[in-house]
Amino acid sequence: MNLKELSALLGLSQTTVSRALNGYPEVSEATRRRVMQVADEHNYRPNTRAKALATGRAMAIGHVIPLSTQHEMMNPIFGDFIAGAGESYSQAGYDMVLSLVADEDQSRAYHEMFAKRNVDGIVLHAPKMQDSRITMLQEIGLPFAVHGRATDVTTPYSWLDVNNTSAFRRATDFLVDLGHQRICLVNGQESMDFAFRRREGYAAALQARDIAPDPALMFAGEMTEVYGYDTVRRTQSLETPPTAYLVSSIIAAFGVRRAIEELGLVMGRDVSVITHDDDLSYLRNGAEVPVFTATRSSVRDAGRRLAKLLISQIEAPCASPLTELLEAELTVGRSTGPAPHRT
Amino acid sequence: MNLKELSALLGLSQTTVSRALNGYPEVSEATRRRVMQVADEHNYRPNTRAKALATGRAMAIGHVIPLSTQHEMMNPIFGDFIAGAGESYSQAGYDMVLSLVADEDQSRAYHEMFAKRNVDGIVLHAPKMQDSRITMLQEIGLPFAVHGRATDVTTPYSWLDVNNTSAFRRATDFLVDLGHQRICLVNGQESMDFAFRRREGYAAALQARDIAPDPALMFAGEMTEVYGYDTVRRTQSLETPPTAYLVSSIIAAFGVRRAIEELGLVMGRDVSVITHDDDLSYLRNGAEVPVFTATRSSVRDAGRRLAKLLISQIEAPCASPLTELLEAELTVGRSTGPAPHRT
DNA sequence: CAAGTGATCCAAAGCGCTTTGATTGGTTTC
DNA sequence: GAAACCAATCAAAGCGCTTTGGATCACTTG
Repeated sequence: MNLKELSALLGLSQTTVSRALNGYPEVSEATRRRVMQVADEHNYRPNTRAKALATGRAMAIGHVIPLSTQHEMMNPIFGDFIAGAGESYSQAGYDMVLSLVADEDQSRAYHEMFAKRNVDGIVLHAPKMQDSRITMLQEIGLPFAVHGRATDVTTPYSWLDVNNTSAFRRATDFLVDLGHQRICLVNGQESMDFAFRRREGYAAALQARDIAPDPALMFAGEMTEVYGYDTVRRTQSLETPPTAYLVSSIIAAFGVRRAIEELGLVMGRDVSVITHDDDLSYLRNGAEVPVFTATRSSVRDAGRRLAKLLISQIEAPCASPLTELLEAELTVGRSTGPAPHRT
Repeated sequence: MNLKELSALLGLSQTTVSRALNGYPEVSEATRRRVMQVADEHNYRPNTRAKALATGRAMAIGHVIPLSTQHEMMNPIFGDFIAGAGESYSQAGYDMVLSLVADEDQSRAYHEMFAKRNVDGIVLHAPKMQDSRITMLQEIGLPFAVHGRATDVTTPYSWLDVNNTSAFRRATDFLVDLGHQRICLVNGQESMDFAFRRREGYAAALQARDIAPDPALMFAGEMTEVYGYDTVRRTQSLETPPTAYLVSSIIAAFGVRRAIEELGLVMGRDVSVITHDDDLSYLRNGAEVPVFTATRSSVRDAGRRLAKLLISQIEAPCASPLTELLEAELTVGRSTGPAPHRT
């Protein structure tokens, strides 16, 4: 069923039917109702491709996902983000098109998305501190919004980010207040902007308390379970092992817990742990009482919000870039307690 | 840059340029080369929407993902599948469009995808034993392929599946050969077809050895870490606890391991564990030597293959449905050993 | 009563591409 | 040398929609 057939069926012109369906005022209420009803009965939907061609709007938003590095796509965090964004998209009538490309093809992928004109905008994932993709997209002139920020990029652009610095600063403060002096940072890869900011927060808190940061207690790596596990095993065999861990992801935190338990220590008594918690629907931080004390910020919610932000930017293209900074909340669970007295 | 401008630039008609770019034979090699070069220089890409409208092919494949139940999207397994499919898509020049919808809107989502004609085919995820979506898609007439099968659907359709029955039968056999008599099945939700088949395989193996299946040792649920953990805690407090666990997902297996270690038992000596391993890039089963003995089958590879299968079906629509049954391999890790002697 | 005014509706152009059905000029064939 | 053929190119129609710029008709209005 297409417009032509539908309008023939109704004995009206395509113009009128199109207008009736799109809510233009030049159509009498009576015919509009009639059109609506018949369209509904025949399950008519305008052909997206034709509509897109005529209007110049694709009603779709692209996500380019690099395949090789970081297992980006498989990362449950990413999955939750996409789920959130998807909610906003379907609400607003947009489709989501995913393009999985090899790392080295990323730049080409953006150019192609623009040239092919099958999306109205793009979401940029996992920005690095200086991220060439941002200036590239600005040059191309395709609307985009970044999940996170790039510290070294000075030109304005739209983004949504968690206040990583303040979150990790507060978490560190919290641990120091409990008497911890040797706090181990189990961070994500610090070429990633978010990880850099987290270290900044951690370092700032220590410095404010006159605690010299110990390079032997600062780790950066891909946030897997094994990474968390290994880091604890390694650091607990130091001469003066840390009494607390500040972890960048709940996935690594699970590994941290496993190592702690395996060493016969009790989390929250012998060793304290704070983790950042993206509030993943698949990896909950306990049921009622959270297992981990955590800086929590739902990445799914971030997806929802960033999608809306991008859409509103697409629909009002003249506006200046939109930004949104979310604060993580510090929720206290059972993984933290006063620093044990060394005897 | 569009076709019109490009052909004006070249001093050729749109027809010739189009043909040159699409590899038709009616164009001299000399002009083809010239066209190709100039197109490349100006980074020309045909407008997808216009091309789709003209050819009737959207060059895109849809995935409808129910939002609420099962945390489908966030499930790392799903992520890996999508990543694999994405590889095949970009190779073949297809886009992937994801539509996240509330459960109850799923049927409408399929109808809409068809009516809007913005995809050439659909991948169906997580089929249940009798799955109304399959007959629905057949009625609609949109090409589709199923990741898995639906036991109760008798009409032919395209699918790709792992031989779940034989995998779990072999795993059970393996455990029985090691002397295990009380084997606990930690299965996925058995409304899901794959879980049903796995139980069939488990039951068949027991029956062949004259071991009566004990309902107290058969569990079905959503495959989370906590689910694995709880199941072990519960079953180990039985009068005669199981000596082996057969687990449906590596995520649950991590919980199984945690509970076993917490109980002071040693995996592979006191208790044996076999898990199904989807070979997730984000949750590896150990580095060199696998942690778990496992029935392994890469879900990412399944994604790759199913995508190709669907594409070839789209491009040769007259052909009868295509199917592919993958065998899981049984890889021996450190989580299995002879059943301990009860004293 | 001629002209102006809305309220409805419509014909046709246009979005950027593919594809059908010519139209060239040059070469072969008898 | 006319007929036939071939290779290379082109003009124009069409894909299904939106949108511009009328048309039509009933009703006011001075």
